[in-house]
Amino acid sequence: MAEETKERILDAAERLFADSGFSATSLRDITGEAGVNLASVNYHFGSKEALLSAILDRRFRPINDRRLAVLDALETAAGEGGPAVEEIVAALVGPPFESLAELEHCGAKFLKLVGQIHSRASEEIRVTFLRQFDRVLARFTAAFQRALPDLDPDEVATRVAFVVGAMAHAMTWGGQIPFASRAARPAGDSARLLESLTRFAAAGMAAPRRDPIADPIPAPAPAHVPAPAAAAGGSP
Amino acid sequence: MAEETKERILDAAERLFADSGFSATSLRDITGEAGVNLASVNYHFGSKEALLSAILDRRFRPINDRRLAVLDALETAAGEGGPAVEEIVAALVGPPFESLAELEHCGAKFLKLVGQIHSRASEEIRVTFLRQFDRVLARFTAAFQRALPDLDPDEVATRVAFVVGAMAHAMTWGGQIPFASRAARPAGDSARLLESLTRFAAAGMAAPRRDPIADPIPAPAPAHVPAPAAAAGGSP
DNA sequence: GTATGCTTAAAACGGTCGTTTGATTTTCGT
DNA sequence: ACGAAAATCAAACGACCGTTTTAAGCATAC
Repeated sequence: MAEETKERILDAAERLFADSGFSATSLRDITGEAGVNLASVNYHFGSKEALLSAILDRRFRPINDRRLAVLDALETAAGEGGPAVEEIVAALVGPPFESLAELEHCGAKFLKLVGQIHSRASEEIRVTFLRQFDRVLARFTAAFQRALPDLDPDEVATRVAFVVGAMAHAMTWGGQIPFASRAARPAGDSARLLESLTRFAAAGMAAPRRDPIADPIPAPAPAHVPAPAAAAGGSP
Repeated sequence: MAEETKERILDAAERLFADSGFSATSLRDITGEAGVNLASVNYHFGSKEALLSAILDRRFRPINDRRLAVLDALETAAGEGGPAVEEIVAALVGPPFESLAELEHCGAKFLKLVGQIHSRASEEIRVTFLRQFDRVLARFTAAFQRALPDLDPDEVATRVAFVVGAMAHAMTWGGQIPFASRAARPAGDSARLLESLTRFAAAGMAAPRRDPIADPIPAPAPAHVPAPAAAAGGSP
């Protein structure tokens, strides 16, 4: 009965954290949904934060292992020049989608949770769970750098961050912006979304670099418009 | 004294929500930081959720107004074919960065908050604050569709979602993945980041479309590798 | 059978939460 | 200068939080 209780807690917490957020989900919500006693969480995991770490660990480790394995295979197969940009992109963004397809509905909620962790993150959690992603990203950044020798390292790192952002957004919302009015995404399964993302990210990574002579500093506003007001704002 | 208190609350709440998240920030944190009485929040805004709505409204409205104004100007200036892809991208991702530069440190925290709202969002909040972004995105999707007539509408909408994701991620983290070990981003101001994002997003939007004949369904795994385990996983 | 270690159960702990109350002060048109 | 309206204040409300404690089940080893 020991392992079953732990997994029931993990599954319920994963779903509830994804739907309502970490802080907004109480241990009583979790244990109620899982059908276990309230004290079980602190008994098996130690604390609420440790439970979140366990959730992230369970899902991330195989994903990142597979990413690195695929990249290793690509580099072994490719010759001197290393793999192509699109291949590297596929190795980075593919594994999460493959795993999503395998787990079907079970792991789908986890993607939303990850999207959340991406933005907010109590320092402690972030350090704990990003440590293993660190080495993944370092390897992939190096691979991109070799495939795109014209780009300076800062630009490569920045573009990799864009890819990660697009991927996180795609996995959180299924590739569709959550309109207020619209319902679920109209068409396209997981495989279709993955291919669109790969194509988009590969083209973005391979975009021509800025010419530092002819194009010294970008003009901030493309067209001169009255500019109704001044304020800082975010994405939607 | 009335307006000053309201703005002190808005500023403090914006900063704290961005740093710690909505649920994890208490009204006592906010009023303490703002130097106002605890009851002021409920007096001026009605509730904690209404306070969040007020924060989002204050920042988003001018941004979205400017986006639409710039796009209108572009379409008026361009001839029959409409503006180029990169121009549309600049109109979409530029205004938030411009406003960020104007407000300097004041509005910077807001970007983090937006990144959070992007992923988690208590249904009610999302509906309230995404409604005005709806019309912005519809206009931009149409503009992209005209500039990229070869792509079918679903693909355009999906790519726009990628751009939004990359933009949200860039504004949240300043274009740098939050490594566990590394500190702030090494180089590049806001203008540099905006140009990188514009270039990346324009190339991604303009990526060649999938050939439905020669490339019917993408092969999920680019290289055959043992596949260590199966699990669903997110972005980092 | 009893002792032992692991797991679950029920209840309570101190604290903090968002919100409300009612009195008090400040502001401002007249 | 005065009275109504707006704003601020300290204090308290009930509810819920994460965590701890204490006791009860329940296998297995002696």
